[in-house]
Amino acid sequence: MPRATKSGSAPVQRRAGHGRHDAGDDAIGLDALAGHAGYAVRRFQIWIFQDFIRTLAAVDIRPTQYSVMTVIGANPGLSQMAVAKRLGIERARLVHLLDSLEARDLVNRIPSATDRRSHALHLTARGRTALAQFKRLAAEHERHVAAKIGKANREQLLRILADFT
Amino acid sequence: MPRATKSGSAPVQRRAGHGRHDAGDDAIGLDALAGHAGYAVRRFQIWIFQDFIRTLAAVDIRPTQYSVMTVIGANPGLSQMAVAKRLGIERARLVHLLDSLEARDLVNRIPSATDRRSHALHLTARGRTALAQFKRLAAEHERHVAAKIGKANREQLLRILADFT
DNA sequence: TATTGTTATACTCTATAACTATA
DNA sequence: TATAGTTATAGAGTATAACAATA
Repeated sequence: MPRATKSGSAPVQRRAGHGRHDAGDDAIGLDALAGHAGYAVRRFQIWIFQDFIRTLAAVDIRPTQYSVMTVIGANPGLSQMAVAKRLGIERARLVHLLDSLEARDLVNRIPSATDRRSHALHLTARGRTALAQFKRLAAEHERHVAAKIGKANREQLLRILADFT
Repeated sequence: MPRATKSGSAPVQRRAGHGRHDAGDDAIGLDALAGHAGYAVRRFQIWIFQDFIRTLAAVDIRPTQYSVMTVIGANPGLSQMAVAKRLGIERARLVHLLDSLEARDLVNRIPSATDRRSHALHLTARGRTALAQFKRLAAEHERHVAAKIGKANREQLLRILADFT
């Protein structure tokens, strides 16, 4: 049978499947979408986050939680505002993120000595030990990225996007 | 030199501000985060989407809506499942996306002739005209991206991430 | 007056599960 | 029994606004 792929007009460019999507998807053209960096970047970002979440599933840490703990670990005593601004997180959202990290005894909110409105953020002893493990797992995830797009391409990507960090 | 990063010590590397973040942020080190492609990709993706939304604000079209209309326009008659799979959107979510596009008379759900469970998706006449305009605005957005990271870098990026489209 | 942390609301998006009508 | 579309729910993430305590 002719395999009318559902539409009247025949789809073109039947490439050999790479297994990226389900069989048959290769026949569906992206048109203008193929020329948009944002589309590729979005799909890539989703892949990266899914791999990160999978790789750190055993320790139940998501990308945002990891970024918050890493920045606090490297800059102990920061205020919530400072962390929120540095990472581009809404300060309202950071409240809940810190609530959950504090409930797990990974982070401490200590009253600031100089400004009674603000909290100085620190990792707990447990948080420091845990973060070391998270970093090892995150490095493993990063090797997955390199394996996926190639080592040189990954480094090229980091250079191109250095201004966004 | 020892340069203890990581903890206990004062943040270093006071670079001249680029205006990327608020003044002072440059003093806050990212530590391991700087080596993670996912972090840079995420920040970049957020920037891109914000610029896209801003550039197409006059026509009230968001990135996902644009991707759906573009794929339907290039492949008229596709089923909802086919569109969802191709773009990596949950089919449950696509229902609402199409509801809003149909309410704006941009897209039509036509009962499939061969399978009474499925709908054949088409742009309306109004949708085709509108999409042409959306594409012109999206091209303008794409020039913003090129201006932001450089023309050559944007093309390099598209090559590196071609497998994710 | 402005800022820090907080609470609250709304909307987008991801991830599921379950239901219906078909196949 | 499997699939297409739909409905519903839960959680992450984004974007706001407003409030209390403090500067």
